[in-house]
Amino acid sequence: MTHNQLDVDVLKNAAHLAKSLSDGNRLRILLLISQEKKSVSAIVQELNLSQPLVSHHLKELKHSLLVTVQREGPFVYYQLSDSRSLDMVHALSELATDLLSAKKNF
Amino acid sequence: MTHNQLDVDVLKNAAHLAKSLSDGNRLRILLLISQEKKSVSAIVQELNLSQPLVSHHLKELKHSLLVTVQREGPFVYYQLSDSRSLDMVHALSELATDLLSAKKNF
DNA sequence: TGTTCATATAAATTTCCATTTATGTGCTGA
DNA sequence: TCAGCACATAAATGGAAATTTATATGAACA
Repeated sequence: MTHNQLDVDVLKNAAHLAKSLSDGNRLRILLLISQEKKSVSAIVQELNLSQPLVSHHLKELKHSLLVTVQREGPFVYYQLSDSRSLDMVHALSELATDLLSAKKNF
Repeated sequence: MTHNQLDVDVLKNAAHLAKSLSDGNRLRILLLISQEKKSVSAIVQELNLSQPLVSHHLKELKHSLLVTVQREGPFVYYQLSDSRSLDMVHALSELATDLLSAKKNF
């Protein structure tokens, strides 16, 4: 009972993490900042998204602890906090692609 | 340009898959049917959720191709379609737990 | 100090999603 | 055929989330 309740809590955390990964623009941001830190304006330019939208998604990614923030003068740099997040994005992409291609071959 | 667009599409599929994994009750269902197929009523009982709610989540999981369906008489059995989905749930749980515990140690 | 640039936040809108309640559909056995 | 069980679907509700538009904060520099 108690043990099962613990599982439920862990799964709730996992679900929350998955929710952070459930937006295409956020995944694009994660990939972009996976190799080197990027300023908000750099992300805005490279992904061609509005600045408030990027700030909004970065706030969400920060809240779910997927990114870290670092201010340098007028710029604010974001970078991936844990490399496993990148593996997760790749695993999601691979599984999604495989599931879809398997469907087409029925 | 075209190549980047392809990436965007793959990421959109990955995001959609993540969205299917972004609900605690759906994760509980996936774990429950990961070892053996289960009927809807069995899932309802074991997870203590309402029957329409379970049906709703199963429909979502089926739509994202995470589960397969099999009718046997009056019962409808659901099971995991790909064992990597289970790995994904575990990876999400582990990463979420680690990110949270790292936060507490600052 | 005031202007400019980088970023964050607020407000408003639209869409989506989880859950409940109520009802329908399909299979089985009397 | 009809009564009952298993499951699905519809409708309604409340709440969250993505995006846009507008505005505020905060740092650098003249």
